[in-house]
Amino acid sequence: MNNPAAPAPEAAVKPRHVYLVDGSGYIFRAYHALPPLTRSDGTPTNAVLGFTNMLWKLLEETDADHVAVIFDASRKTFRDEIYKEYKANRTETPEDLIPQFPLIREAVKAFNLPCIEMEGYEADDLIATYADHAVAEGADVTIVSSDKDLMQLIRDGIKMWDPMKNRPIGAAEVQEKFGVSPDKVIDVQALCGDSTDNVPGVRGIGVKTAAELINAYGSLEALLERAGEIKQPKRRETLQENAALARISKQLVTLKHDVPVEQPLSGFAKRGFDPETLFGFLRHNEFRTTLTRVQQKLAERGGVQVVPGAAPRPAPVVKIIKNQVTEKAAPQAHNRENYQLITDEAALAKCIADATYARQVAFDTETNSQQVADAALVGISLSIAPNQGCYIPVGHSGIEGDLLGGGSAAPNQLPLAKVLAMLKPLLEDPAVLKIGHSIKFDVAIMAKHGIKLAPIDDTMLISYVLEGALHAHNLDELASLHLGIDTIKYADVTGTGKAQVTFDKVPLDKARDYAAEDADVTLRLHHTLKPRLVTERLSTVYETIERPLIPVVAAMELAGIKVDINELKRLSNDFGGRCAELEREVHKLAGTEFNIGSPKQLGEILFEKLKLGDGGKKGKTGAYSTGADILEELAVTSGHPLPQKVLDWRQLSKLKSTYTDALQTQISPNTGRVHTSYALAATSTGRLSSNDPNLQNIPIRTEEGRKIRHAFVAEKGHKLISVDYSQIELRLAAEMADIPALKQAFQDNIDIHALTASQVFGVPVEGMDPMVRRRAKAINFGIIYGISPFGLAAQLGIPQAEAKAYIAAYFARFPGIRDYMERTKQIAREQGYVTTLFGRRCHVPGINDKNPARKSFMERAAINAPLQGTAADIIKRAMVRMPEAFAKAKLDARMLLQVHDELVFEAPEAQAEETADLARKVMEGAALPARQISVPLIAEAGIADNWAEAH
DNA sequence: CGCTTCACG
DNA sequence: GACGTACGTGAAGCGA
Repeated sequence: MNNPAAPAPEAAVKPRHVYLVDGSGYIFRAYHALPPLTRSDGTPTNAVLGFTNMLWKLLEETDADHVAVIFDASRKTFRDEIYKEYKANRTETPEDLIPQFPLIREAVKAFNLPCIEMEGYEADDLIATYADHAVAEGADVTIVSSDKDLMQLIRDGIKMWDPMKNRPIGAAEVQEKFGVSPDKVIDVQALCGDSTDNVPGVRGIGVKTAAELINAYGSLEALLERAGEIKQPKRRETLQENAALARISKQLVTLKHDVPVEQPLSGFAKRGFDPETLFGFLRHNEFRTTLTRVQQKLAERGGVQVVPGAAPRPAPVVKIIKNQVTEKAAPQAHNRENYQLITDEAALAKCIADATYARQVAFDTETNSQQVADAALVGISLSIAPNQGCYIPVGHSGIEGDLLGGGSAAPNQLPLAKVLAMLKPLLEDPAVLKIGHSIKFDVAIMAKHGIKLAPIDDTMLISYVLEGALHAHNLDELASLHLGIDTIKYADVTGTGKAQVTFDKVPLDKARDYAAEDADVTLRLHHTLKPRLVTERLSTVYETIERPLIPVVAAMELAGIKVDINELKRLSNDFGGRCAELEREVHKLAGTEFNIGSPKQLGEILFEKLKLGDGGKKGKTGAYSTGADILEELAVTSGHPLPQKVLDWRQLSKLKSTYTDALQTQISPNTGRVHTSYALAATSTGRLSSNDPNLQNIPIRTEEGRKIRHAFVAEKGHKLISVDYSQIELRLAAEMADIPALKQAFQDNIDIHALTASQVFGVPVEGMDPMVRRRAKAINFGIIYGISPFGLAAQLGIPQAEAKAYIAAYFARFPGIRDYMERTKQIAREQGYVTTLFGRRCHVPGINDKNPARKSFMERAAINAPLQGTAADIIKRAMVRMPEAFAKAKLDARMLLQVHDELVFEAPEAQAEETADLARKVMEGAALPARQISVPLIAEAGIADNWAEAH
């Protein structure tokens, strides 16, 4: 198979030597036989390593042309129906074996071998059935297993290989073990039973006696019929009494040869594997010796084993994106000819069977609304192979016609309930990976239909973890970037503007092409991007932070938060009335009517008509700058009342339009609550962002603004609980820059701003002037932001020279902070990104820009990113743990909102205190056990009926 | 659709 | 010494 142009497996190669690997049996035996071995993250891997080496050996050193790895699908099989005690006294699976099961499957995938399993059947039954198929086609079979239950299969053309002892098992070995030939093994087992599988057998008869009896009488049936002839009285009696039990035992140990298997033998044809995928797997599991051996072997050979179709690829084209070199893939062959519309049950069943067999499926939902709370399912698309995909319409309606007609009836499609019932086992199958792009949406939609989509992968988040700020992560962008595919755009099928329709009105053929393509492209992106997580050492960020966050955030969005609409209406009226009054006053003071909301008109009034201040043009557009800072200054210097009036108007107008008015329209008619949407892949630092509506910028800093928070309320009989980290970024700065004095201050719970003030300005903490403390606080913020004299001066309204002196004084006291900043910039320049404590990469494109302004801008961003990003990692870790912590404590609390360093919960009144305490504990311990931080992380909780008072 | 302003951490 | 700034977001309104 070293020829890249090897025929695809479908080109049915006649099997000559079929290898059937008993995956489930192997892992148990290897676990007990091999010494313990763990990855550096603690994951046990002894059985996985043994298994991997065995597979490699098998592919390298045998003449296998067909290979499959076979697993037990579930614990319940037809044998439980026959004998309910079957396997009942099996001991619990050891804890450190459990995580190795999925790794074994990964190993199989890394070698590009098929995983076979089937509900209701043990691996042994599948092996028996496939072995027969192979022999029938004239092939030899080798069963890789040391399980004695499989020895009954040995005959001409079928042998076993013991992977633990590395030796063949043939008739001679069976004779040695059971004292009979392989065809009589089941009769012996029926008599002697099996304590590990709880096969009863006949009491008092062991292997030795059983073999003796079977050899004497020829078979179990003959023995039982002629039991009266047995000389020993005790033995005769037990056999006569337990004949039925013996027959049941035989049924239990007899393997099924006629399992209605779904996958033909031809699918096992050896296909070769993608070396990079295998290397990634080996590296991730730290199988260094194996990795070296494999690499050496492949290098020696010159050629590499190759997945047909996936390679060879044209050389990649290099494209420069924002000063970073990113590979732009050459276009992949892409066509939509094989996209299929599914409108009957048989076709759907086939899709589901194929996806189950493939072990992974790209999945996408189409709905009539982007707002989860209001969305109804319109269709579902699946893809398991490039250029393939199917679309299952479930909610397409007819197109409304006008008076002249032109409408159409709802098209023929399967009923929603039927489709969901059929898909549910697949979507919840723990052995089938569901791959989505921004799958949070699909998780939420499925949750609304009682389906827990799992396990999942998200190509958007994989891309985000890999290349964060380098580019956007929407599907269209990634398809173009990595696959060279120009996808059908949403607007292409739904139209835009006035003619735009919801997806349920899109004709089926257009819908099929659009939806199936989304799934197809998602699957192909997964192929390219997922292995890079391993090779670029970003698996942990993705697997422990980003991916587990998906269902958690989906649940928060679905929960929403209650908003008192009447309170908002009152506020809107109040703000509106006062705005109108202020507007009249402003116009009177200006001597003319103009649009206060227009900076251009306002600037002309202030600086040309009234000639206030010394008029300053700013900005490259040449317009006057009329920001709040300018107006505040103008109010003082000019003594004119107008600037303050404008400031007041602006505040109220902002509160009204952005909050009290807009929020009312955002209340879902279905739930009566406001459901924000969190963007998981939007920021350069790892933070979330909130939109539609943005609930992360609800006012709090001013008294008027705070009133809006009063409208965010708890459900009747419930309380809102707000828990926020205290100065988390500053604490992280002390930790990450390793400044003993600052760390000590936090450990001693000292007022950090007062400490900074006393250090920088040399004043005692006792009886400190509040203005001095305020300046120190600004300096501390500046540290987090990558301080600059200009910025600090602007913040404090002091001359730049003075700010410069403050910074110098600060660095004199804390030189470690300056060193840390310099180190961070250096790292950013060298590698193009900085990292958080948890390994997240924050890219800083432009850090080497020759424009000094842009360069220093990126330098400040580089200084801030590890701090902001680590804080984001920590609160995300807390969020991931929260649902489980509540469940374990039997609390009915729900997490509703995240505001960067704050989490908002809703809990029944009686559980509020306990919820607050637990949430605080989870948040404070969120860095553990991955990172031990020497500065305490403190979270503070508040409980009230509304958000204003809870915070 | 870009710009300005301003709400939050 | 250039160059124009505090770090990270999203939404509304203006005006071309």
